[in-house]
Amino acid sequence: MPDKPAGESTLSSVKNSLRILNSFTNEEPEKRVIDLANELQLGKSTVSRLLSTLASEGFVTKDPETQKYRLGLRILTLNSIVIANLEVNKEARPILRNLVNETGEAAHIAVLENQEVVYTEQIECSHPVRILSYVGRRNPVHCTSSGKLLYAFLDRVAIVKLLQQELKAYTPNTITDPDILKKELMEIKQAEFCYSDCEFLQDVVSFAAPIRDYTGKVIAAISLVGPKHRILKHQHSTIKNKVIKAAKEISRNLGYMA
Amino acid sequence: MPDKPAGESTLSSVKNSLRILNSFTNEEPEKRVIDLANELQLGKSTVSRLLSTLASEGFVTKDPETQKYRLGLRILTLNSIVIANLEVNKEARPILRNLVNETGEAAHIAVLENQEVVYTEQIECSHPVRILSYVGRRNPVHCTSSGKLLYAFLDRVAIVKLLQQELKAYTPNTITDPDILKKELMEIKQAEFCYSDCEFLQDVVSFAAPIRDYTGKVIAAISLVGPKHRILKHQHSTIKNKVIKAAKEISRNLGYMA
DNA sequence: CATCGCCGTTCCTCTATATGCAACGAGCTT
DNA sequence: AAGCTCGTTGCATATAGAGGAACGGCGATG
Repeated sequence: MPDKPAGESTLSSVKNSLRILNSFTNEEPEKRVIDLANELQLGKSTVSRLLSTLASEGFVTKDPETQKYRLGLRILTLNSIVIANLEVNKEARPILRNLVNETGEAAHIAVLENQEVVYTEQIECSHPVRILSYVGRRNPVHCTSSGKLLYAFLDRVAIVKLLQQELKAYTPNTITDPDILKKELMEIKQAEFCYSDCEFLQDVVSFAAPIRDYTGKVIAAISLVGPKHRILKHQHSTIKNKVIKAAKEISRNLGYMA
Repeated sequence: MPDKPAGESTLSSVKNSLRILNSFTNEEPEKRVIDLANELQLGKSTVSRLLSTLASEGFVTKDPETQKYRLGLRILTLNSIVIANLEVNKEARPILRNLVNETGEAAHIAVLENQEVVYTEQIECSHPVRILSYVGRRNPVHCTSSGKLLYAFLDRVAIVKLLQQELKAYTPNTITDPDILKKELMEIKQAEFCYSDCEFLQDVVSFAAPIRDYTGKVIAAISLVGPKHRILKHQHSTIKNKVIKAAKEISRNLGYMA
């Protein structure tokens, strides 16, 4: 199968097993061998063997009745290790909680991975009306406050790479013009703050500020999210200040002296 | 490397990559290439390549400074899928919460995987003194209330297999005699209830009852855990009843008609 | 400041191994 | 009951992964 010139040298069977794991989603948490074979363009037997290897280590489980495979409990165990060792989160949690109490809206910690934003911590708000999210969720970068903010602090190369990609429109407000986005990224870096006005989800606004480690490097973002109709214009500056304050506090706890 | 007769046919490179993932623990969340090579008896170069493949899919991350590898954020994403699709947990959470409120002690949902108990849900108690646990934790079966309970409902073959293993003593109270354990398992099945008296952790007692799906099959256990000095003898029967009641309620929500 | 030693990565060769095909078998459907 | 779909297993072949060696980067040490 000498198809892909392979961006990096990579072990194909391992890669394929990971692709299988990655292919499960909330929408399709269960799959059959043949589904995976089609989806990933692999032979039935190959997928079958990959799955049984994955199953032998608990990464997937086979439903004994439906024969379908789903992600296994091993993931829970690995997750607890990841969570326990995310330094930022430990420091952030109480401050995040406080921010949520003060503002009444949900807050997150987010980091970049590849070209996506991953939320590593979430404190929900108490309103019955909530924006659905969860730890581990991945969102695009060009239309979320945390995404834009984190990208703003990356080097020129990374930004150019982002701008070359297609900027998919999720709402009428999504910024799809590379030049406009570039300009905004520069402003964000300057302001150390980002506001997103329904650019990803309809009627949802968000605010983000950078979290720095002791070297001053931006390692994560704190973001606050809520429905637009609940967060009125005149509250914006208060919220902005609170978010920035929280971000600074977390940074300070991580050893950043500014 | 034709060492292991290989219980089941298995893809070695995939298996090794999973062994790498599994080797990370809370105690050792970061490892170097050479550590892994020694630990898993593989060549440096092999481990290096496995790791970079794992990294390319986000399953591990390399700390750019220390060169050490740790589990990656992809795990968080997979975890959210696992969690969202654990039927039992959805039904159990509110009931668990209620149980914790009534008793003041922590409660868990547990299932079996291989020869271990895995906790899939946890509600902590509000006491400052807590038994440390977390979702994803794996405990031995022969000395925990949920482990013994779940094993009690397995078939003869599985029980025999368990009894053949060495029953490691974690405390003076741990049951290490296969015959005694066998007898107790039968009693547990009869009583649909299990009590564990400091058999795994010193000064920690726990209570467990079975959760059944609509077919009547025992698919999980509910367990309540607390420090022995706080849970007095005269409270035992009340707690037992509450735990059993909670388990029945969850089972009912899963469609089990007793 | 230079040398040494450690560790991660890359290169190369060889063989073990993962793949695809085909056949088998189990479970549903009609 | 027969026919279908789908998952697993066996087998032969080509390939891709393992291991050894060498390189290169980094930090320690004298």
